[in-house]
Amino acid sequence: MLDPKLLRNQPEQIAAQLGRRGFELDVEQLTRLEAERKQLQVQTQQLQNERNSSAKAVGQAKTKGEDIQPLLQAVSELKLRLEAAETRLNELQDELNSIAMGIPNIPHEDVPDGTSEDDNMEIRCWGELPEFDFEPRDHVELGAALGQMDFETAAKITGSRFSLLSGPLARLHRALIQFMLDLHTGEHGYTETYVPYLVNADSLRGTGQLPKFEQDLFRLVGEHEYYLTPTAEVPVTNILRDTIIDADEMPRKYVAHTPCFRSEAGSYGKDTRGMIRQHQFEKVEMVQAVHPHESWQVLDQLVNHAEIVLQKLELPYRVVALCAGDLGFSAAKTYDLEVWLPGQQKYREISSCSNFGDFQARRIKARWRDPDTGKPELVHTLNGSGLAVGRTLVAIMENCQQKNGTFRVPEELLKYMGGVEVVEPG
RNA sequence: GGAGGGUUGGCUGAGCGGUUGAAAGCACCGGUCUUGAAAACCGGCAUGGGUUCACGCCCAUCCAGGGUUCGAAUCCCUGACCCUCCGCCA
Repeated sequence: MLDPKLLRNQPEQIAAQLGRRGFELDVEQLTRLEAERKQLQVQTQQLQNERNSSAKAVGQAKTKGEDIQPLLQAVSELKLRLEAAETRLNELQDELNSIAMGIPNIPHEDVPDGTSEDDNMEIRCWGELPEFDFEPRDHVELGAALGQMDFETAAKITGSRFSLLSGPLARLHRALIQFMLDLHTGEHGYTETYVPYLVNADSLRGTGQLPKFEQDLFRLVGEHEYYLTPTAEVPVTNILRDTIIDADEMPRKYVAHTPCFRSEAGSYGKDTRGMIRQHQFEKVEMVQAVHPHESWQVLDQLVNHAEIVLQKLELPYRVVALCAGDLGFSAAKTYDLEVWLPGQQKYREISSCSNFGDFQARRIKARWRDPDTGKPELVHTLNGSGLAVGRTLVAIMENCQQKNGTFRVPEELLKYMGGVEVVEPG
């Protein structure tokens, strides 16, 4: 959520900034509702004041043993007026609140202009693209030839956009998770966390998936209003909901491995082949809550932490800055890491690292106590994938493939693979 | 699934329907004392909103939402969550 004061005081400037990401803010409606709210709030508070003081007067008269009947008569009509004012004020505030909850974050001034992913800006590249003296295959072909990746059976068990791995390939998938968690906890200072995979609506509102993006989520039928988590960002960031962090416990750095579930409604024709876009995938996610003045610097660190995973796996990638039109709802700025996939001859997103500023913190009331002022102040939150596990597996298969259809296991993963150096048909 | 108990400020924890935003303690901040520190003593210390140049004043908030009442932390209803015991269960 944006700062309501800012929204009130300079709606035109905000509208202009939101326009960069293609969001149209109805300034006229906002200022009209806001003016009405203000007037009504003052009126309601006056009536409340009258009610409070007359109730006190009744109390005092009663203790003195005076007759309270005349006083009671005087307030009888006040009550009705107050009720009407309160009801209308509540409606108005609900309306304003739901508008505010639907407004995305303001893009940071550094964010490049643009309307779609085509306008994203390449920041840097790392690694050499592999050269093959044969026609490289994609992970679907490779996986099928190995007999360790099976989409038909997954479709039988569940449906489309699920996958079944077996043998060394399944182990490699697990190895990647271990490797990433060990790296981020051991070398980057994150605290490993295990979190619920089902989340409630409050948590989803807190990070910004609700109210606007319900269609992207799997919702459970039953007694509780629970959703399958679409990313560890949701449960992990909400650890801090309604909390005040002591200054000496800042920053908070969490890393979690979770499955992620996405309905992918609206992406029907997209990436139908292979493991790239699944309803269920694993991700290792880094989440930080930091001092407001540090978040831009921390974003660079976060990107670096994700990059190190790719570097250690020797996978070529590039870093792009998302343009304003491609930013997620809650993000002020986002860098994507895109890994090279020889099977597609393309860079594909494998990590997304964002600074949310105080946007999520305001929604979840995540604050820290500033030792200088002694006052609670909103933190800034950030998160980044470190990395998407399924896509990393795909990238390794495709980049490390050999002419005979096998592929080499990257050096860094050997200790997790129980002696398997080359994945070959079992 | 059955039966009870609970939810109050950063934390612990009082609270009779009436001037209680809320006792007390802890923590924290400032001061006195001290070579310094501790202890002791004194003072301060919730959040959000409205209004004001400012001092301040006003409103809301004691899990959430309804209700009763001139007046609700306190009474009633519904819900969420937590705890204890029994049953079931990885």
